[in-house]
Amino acid sequence: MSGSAATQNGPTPRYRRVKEFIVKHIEGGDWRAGDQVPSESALVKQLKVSRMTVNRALRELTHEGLLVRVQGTGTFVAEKRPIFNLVELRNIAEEIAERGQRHAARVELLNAEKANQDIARDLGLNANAAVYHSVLVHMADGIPLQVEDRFVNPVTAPGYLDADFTAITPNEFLMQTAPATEVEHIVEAAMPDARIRKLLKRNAN
Amino acid sequence: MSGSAATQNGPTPRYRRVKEFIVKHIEGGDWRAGDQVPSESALVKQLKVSRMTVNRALRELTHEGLLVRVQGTGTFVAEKRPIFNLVELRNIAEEIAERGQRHAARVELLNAEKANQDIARDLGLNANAAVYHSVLVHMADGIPLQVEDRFVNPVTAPGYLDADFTAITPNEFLMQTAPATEVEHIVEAAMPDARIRKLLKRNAN
DNA sequence: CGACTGGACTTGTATATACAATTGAACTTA
DNA sequence: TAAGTTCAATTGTATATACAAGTCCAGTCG
Repeated sequence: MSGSAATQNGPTPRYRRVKEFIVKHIEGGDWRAGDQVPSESALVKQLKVSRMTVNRALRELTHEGLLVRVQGTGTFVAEKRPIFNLVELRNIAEEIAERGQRHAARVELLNAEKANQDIARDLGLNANAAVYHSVLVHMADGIPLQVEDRFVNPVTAPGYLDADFTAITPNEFLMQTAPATEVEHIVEAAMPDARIRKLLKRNAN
Repeated sequence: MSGSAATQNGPTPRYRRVKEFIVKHIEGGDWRAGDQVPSESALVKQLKVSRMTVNRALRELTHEGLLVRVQGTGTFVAEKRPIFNLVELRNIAEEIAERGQRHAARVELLNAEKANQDIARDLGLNANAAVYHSVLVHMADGIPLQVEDRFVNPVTAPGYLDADFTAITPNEFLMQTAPATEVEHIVEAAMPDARIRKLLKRNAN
């Protein structure tokens, strides 16, 4: 994504040049992992292109795992190092299927956030690094059973936010996406928390 | 990418609903591999969204490997089946490095095309299926050595057109991208062809 | 002091519009 | 017939504009 034109013809499209501009600054060490990169409007002024063009460039780089974006906050350079920390946990869908019940999941939350200190430490990231956060409610025959609160290192699973967790569990998704390198995460299967009780109740209708 | 909303909040974005619309028709069997899907303008009329929204949906689905687009012609459902046909071929970059020379490559062509009958047969695709086509000139210490003319099955390497083949050889790229399933291709290392002579000469300055 | 409230800034989505580039078919012409 | 030309259809890119949604901070008010 850095070198010369990709299609031999005319000039490189502007959104590609924006991408190359970003990549160059990252690979050159100007912008390091966790750093905030210039906002869309700043890049518009600097590179003299429209915001939509900048937006496309940043969106694609995010999809490719080089950047992480948080709405309302900014765009950040993703943490680079691959992580090899495998935490095995039981597959809730499988467990429910074994009991002869029908498994379903409801996505309560799925977005990018800034990690708090604990999460960042657990994932081996810088403080304030952006992470993907999902909250699912797993159900057996329509009865809410378990809340899964999960934080994922964006680098190892760029497509996480686009996944359809009603059709595939995060576990399966991560296994498919990052077969070799694995991702750390945190799961609460708890009960007492008021917030969790509310989530479970919301599905009991 | 099919089911309910991905981010728990508001209504699903329109470009996502367009994607779901397409995916549903493909998975439902209405549109089969190789079929042409409705044009952007047709989808605009049918789904009552702007062309830019349709364009984004189709572009993303193409990047995900479900569709293949050819400018001036149309959008087609990608061939689904994974192919397990491994053709081992020597790594030109490695070979040059072994001789103590510096390897470089020049991208002469990199785009999507309709396969002719021979290519389609070799790749196990329907006639007129879209394929990715690249032409590289490999050089040792600046001296053009070999022309590599390669056709790749788009399904197994969705990101092929975005790759930077000045930095990584197609071989390495395909090994990284499709580690298990492998892709067939065709390589000419020939000489006599007038077109190839021209390519080699162009780099001799 | 604590809580709330605006407002500025940022990203996310959507539209209308425009032009470029490519393809393929129909047509024309030598 | 064969070659060249025109033309419509399609995708590719780019812009200006607008509003929604989320975050953060400073200021205000109780």
